[in-house]
Amino acid sequence: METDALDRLLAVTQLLGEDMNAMFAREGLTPARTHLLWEVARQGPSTQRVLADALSVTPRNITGLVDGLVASGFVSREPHAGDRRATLVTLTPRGLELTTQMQHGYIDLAGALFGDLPAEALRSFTEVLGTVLDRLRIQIAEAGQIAEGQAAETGAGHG
Amino acid sequence: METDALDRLLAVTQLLGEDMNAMFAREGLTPARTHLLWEVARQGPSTQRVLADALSVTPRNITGLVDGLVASGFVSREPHAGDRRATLVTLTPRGLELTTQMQHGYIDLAGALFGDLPAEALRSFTEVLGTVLDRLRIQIAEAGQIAEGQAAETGAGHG
DNA sequence: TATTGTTATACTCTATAACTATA
DNA sequence: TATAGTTATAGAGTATAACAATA
Repeated sequence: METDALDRLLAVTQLLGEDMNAMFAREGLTPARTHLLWEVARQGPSTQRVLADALSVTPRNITGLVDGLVASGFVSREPHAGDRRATLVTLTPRGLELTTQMQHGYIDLAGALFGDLPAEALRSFTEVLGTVLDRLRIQIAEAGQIAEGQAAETGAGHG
Repeated sequence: METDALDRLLAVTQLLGEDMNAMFAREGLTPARTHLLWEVARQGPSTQRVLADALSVTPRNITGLVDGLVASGFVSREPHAGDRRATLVTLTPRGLELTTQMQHGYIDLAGALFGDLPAEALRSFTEVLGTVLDRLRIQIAEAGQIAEGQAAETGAGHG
């Protein structure tokens, strides 16, 4: 019975992760570039260093993603007033238009998914999901420690 | 309020999709190879053609993934009795051991996440999640159609 | 000396196209 | 002629390491 809920959660995961990206994947937009674009839309003009930290990715990676977004006209590299090493990745009008569309789509989706659910169902859903999220974090942290322990134990034992 | 639930769902998505993979990412296992290994564990010895369909990926891709799993000793290519063109991707003892561990981990995780939740909370969670999943499928299908329509309309309009 | 962003290089995952061996 | 799997090639996304310009 427990695995039924987890199976469904995994299925939602699949759909959100893959098909939502496919939804916007046109005109040179890829998942990673969309992610970066979304971050710039949320935070405003940002240095590549800041974006690297935000996306948990190396600065070298940001160079490539920004190159792609510049080529397709969604962002531009602007000089950083006060630090001539840095560049500010900035939305172009076209980038602003697209991210605005995406925000509307996001809100519409949330409304369509949850808008007409019974208030009580929505509340318990949100509540339980929060609990699940917390537990999941603990589980993953523990599993990571176990995995590290096993790797240390068996590291030289079965080549 | 609706977006709060969606935000949490997205966060769970992140954790399940990325960190669960990281949990097993050692000894040459990558997400895609783990996915293939999991499929072989579920379905038994399978031809690469069948695996390509199961993973929604090209046969060429399966070649590379199986190469990796053979190199790290989790599967072997066995001849197909009755079709000398085909090979049967088969778990080695080591592959069987790992996938068994993974299954236990999966069940343990489900138990740890949902096992001691109040029965009513678990029931409503499962129920609402099922509804959400169905709606999400409809939403994505519609959004895809809208996106196609927009692409057709604006295709030659704003280069 | 430290930091920002780049070039150089490599690996994984994915795709299409052309090809070989079998069916 | 069709199918199973391969080689050849290409592109996205990721990483480390070495380097230039600037702080």
